[in-house]
Amino acid sequence: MNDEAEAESGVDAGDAVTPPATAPGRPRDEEASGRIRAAALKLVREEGYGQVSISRIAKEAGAARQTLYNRWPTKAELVLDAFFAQANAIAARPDPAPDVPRSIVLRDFLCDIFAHLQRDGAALRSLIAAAQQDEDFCAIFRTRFVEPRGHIVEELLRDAQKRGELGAGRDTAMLTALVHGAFWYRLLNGQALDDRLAQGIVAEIFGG
Amino acid sequence: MNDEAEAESGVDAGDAVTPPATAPGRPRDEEASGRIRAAALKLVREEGYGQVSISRIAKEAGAARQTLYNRWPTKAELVLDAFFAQANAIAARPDPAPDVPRSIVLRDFLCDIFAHLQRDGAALRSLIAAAQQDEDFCAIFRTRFVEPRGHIVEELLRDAQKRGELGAGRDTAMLTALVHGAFWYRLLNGQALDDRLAQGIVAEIFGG
Amino acid sequence: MNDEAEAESGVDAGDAVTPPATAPGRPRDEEASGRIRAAALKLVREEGYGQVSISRIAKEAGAARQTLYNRWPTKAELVLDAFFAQANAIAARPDPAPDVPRSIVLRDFLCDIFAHLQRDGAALRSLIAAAQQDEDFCAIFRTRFVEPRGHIVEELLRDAQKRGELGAGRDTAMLTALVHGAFWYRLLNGQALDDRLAQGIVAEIFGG
Amino acid sequence: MNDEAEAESGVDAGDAVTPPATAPGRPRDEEASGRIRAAALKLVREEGYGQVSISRIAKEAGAARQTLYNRWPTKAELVLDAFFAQANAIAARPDPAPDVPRSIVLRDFLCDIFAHLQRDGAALRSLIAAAQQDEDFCAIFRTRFVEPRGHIVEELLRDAQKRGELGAGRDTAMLTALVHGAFWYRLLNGQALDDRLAQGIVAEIFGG
DNA sequence: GTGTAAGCGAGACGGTACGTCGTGTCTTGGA
DNA sequence: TCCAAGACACGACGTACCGTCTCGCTTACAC
Repeated sequence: MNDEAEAESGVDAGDAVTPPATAPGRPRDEEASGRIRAAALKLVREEGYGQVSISRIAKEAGAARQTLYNRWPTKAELVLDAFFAQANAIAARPDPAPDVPRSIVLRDFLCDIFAHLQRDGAALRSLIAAAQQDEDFCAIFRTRFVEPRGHIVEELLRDAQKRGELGAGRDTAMLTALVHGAFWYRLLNGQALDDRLAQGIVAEIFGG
Repeated sequence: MNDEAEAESGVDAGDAVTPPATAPGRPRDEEASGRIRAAALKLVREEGYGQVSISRIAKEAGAARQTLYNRWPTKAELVLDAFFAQANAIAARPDPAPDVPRSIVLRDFLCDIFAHLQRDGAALRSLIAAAQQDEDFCAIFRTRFVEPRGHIVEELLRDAQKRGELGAGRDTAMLTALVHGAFWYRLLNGQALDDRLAQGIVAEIFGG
Repeated sequence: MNDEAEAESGVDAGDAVTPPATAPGRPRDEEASGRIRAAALKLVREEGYGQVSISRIAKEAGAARQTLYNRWPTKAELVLDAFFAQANAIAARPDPAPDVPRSIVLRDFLCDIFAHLQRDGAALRSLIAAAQQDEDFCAIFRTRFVEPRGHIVEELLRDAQKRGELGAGRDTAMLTALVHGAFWYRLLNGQALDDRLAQGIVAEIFGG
Repeated sequence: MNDEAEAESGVDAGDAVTPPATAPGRPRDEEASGRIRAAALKLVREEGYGQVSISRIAKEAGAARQTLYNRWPTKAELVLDAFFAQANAIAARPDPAPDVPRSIVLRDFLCDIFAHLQRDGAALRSLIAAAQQDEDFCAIFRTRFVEPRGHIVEELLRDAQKRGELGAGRDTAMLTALVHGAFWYRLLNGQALDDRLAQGIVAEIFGG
């Protein structure tokens, strides 16, 4: 998606034996990437995706406009990257304790997400929007955001089925769409994402 | 939302005594409004909201750019107006036969929407996207599209509760979010909207 | 130049015997012409020709824009007409007393013009400008304004030659251009038109 | 008057110690400035100031519209700049030979101007017209065109006085207005500007 | 050291769209 | 037939972004 990200995920990462294959020329100022991401996130949070231009992000970050273009092909990808850089912590959750009912685990998962979205709801909305307008972006967004989160929920529901907490006949893919759908629907329509909602969704899914 | 619409609804609204209050000056060319709406719809369908400019709509409709500004304050309002002028037919559904289970009515409602979205799915996606990037657009979109459809489903679910087809304890607002959410989630993620999905949603809601 | 003006100069004017050949339909509101002329003059005086639009004159006069177009083909012609309607008094001067030196007559003539231009300088400037941009307007302006005033001065200078107050060899046409030229030059460059200037011009012409 | 001109003159001005202070960022394409000026000049000559729009100049020059706005704040400034860039050659005349009577020098100066106006008379007319309709334009026009030429003539007349070729009591400022006035008056009234006129003006001023 | 190669800040460039304004023409209802 | 009102087609205006480019300067490694 962006050069830097590719480099990070590249084979060289972490392998101290292979020489870093240092590129010639002046290396990138990685600090600048951070400043830019932070600026992007800040402006999107404060004013919304549509009100923010690349120029303004560059100015806010004290970077040249071209620097942004060098690193991210699109405002959308920049914001996406900025968003993930601090949001990925959510996905990396520890395995739940075995004695906790899966409904509670799901509820906590949703509460956690909703708590983060108090702050980053606007950014996520803008990312969903951007995904509708660019095929490539959509693919990345789905791969890196939608599907991982979908899998977490679906896995959780399957686990619940195994444990007998959820009827075996239930279509977990469908349930996943219902869970995430309810959350997206309310997010995209500017409605509150609170613990009551999390509780309600879980109740509908599990309570039946 | 636009002057013309208000005028129209103003004349018809209740008070038959008030004379038609024909505005002074040359009347608007209503045919042009139709042409403009059609052009807007066509272009949004073909290329998406973001790719369409007011100039292009005007040119496509054979009207002056200013004429569009005279009638709609924003591209957003124009496109939504155009979109709803032909989409509201869906909402205006006859009351269902009393002997049909509400689950079937809901299923048919969803199937109907899905069928329409075979054609307008891309346009709706771009509208939802636009709503995330523009506060005003979002408000209009919600008032004229999201909420009416939400009310239809919620009413239907309440009706089902009255008829005993749905547990009285269920939170109809929550269920509405689940129903529409699942549909939005799949639409926005490029997944199929077919009768099987409609059936599945209904089964989860009603069947448990 | 304008319909009304043509009508005025037509054969019927003043001839009470010929029936007025009343046109069918509603007669023109001649009062409106006055209001419009006054509004045009007022706005041009206050804000300058360029800052005034036809719409504003119409609004100021409480008339419809079309009414202005009906009567004058151009903003320039309207202002020209408004200007002449109150400026032609200058040209209609009594024959000077025979015992007054022609240099004094010329000086008084210039002082008189300059005095009027304290108020209408801006309008005249705009008329001269308009004449540069429209061939037809230029012709009218020359016929109705430039040449009459030129003839007055030239006649005056010839008279002075006859009376021996001015050398017989002097080129009166050239002198006329010098006199009016000096005055135009200062007007068009925003310099003062005062009695000192009038005195100076006369001194140069007559004093040698 | 325009940024570029100021920068140019700034560098050369006196202080050779100051480094050239190369501006950061991509330098302006000076060739483009030339193309734009040439296009402006061409269009104004062919169609007059009022008929030319910034868009057309940009298109004719093969430049973006914004580029013009970047360099000149106004169509007026652009056109005047273009006009003067080639007209100032006239003003930059060598000092006349000491043995030539100043009347001859003035005559030649006028003949020279008149010769140039064979080509640019229409353009100058439209510029004078524009100056009457726009305060700012007028100021620039006066500073960069009217006054320099006025000074040339006035200096010449003062010189003539020193040399005893012109009466010491004559008001040179007034004479300057007469000279230029006659020339403007005939230009603006579509009359010929030929050598005979130049001769006549000089004769009136000097010959008396 | 001294190339050489790239990143960086700055900002100009060709474009495109925006929303506003003015023009001259037209089309209503009412006088 | 005119008038007041205002819609209409047209086109210029000045602004804002976009994505690309071109400067001079600054870093690094490699010779």
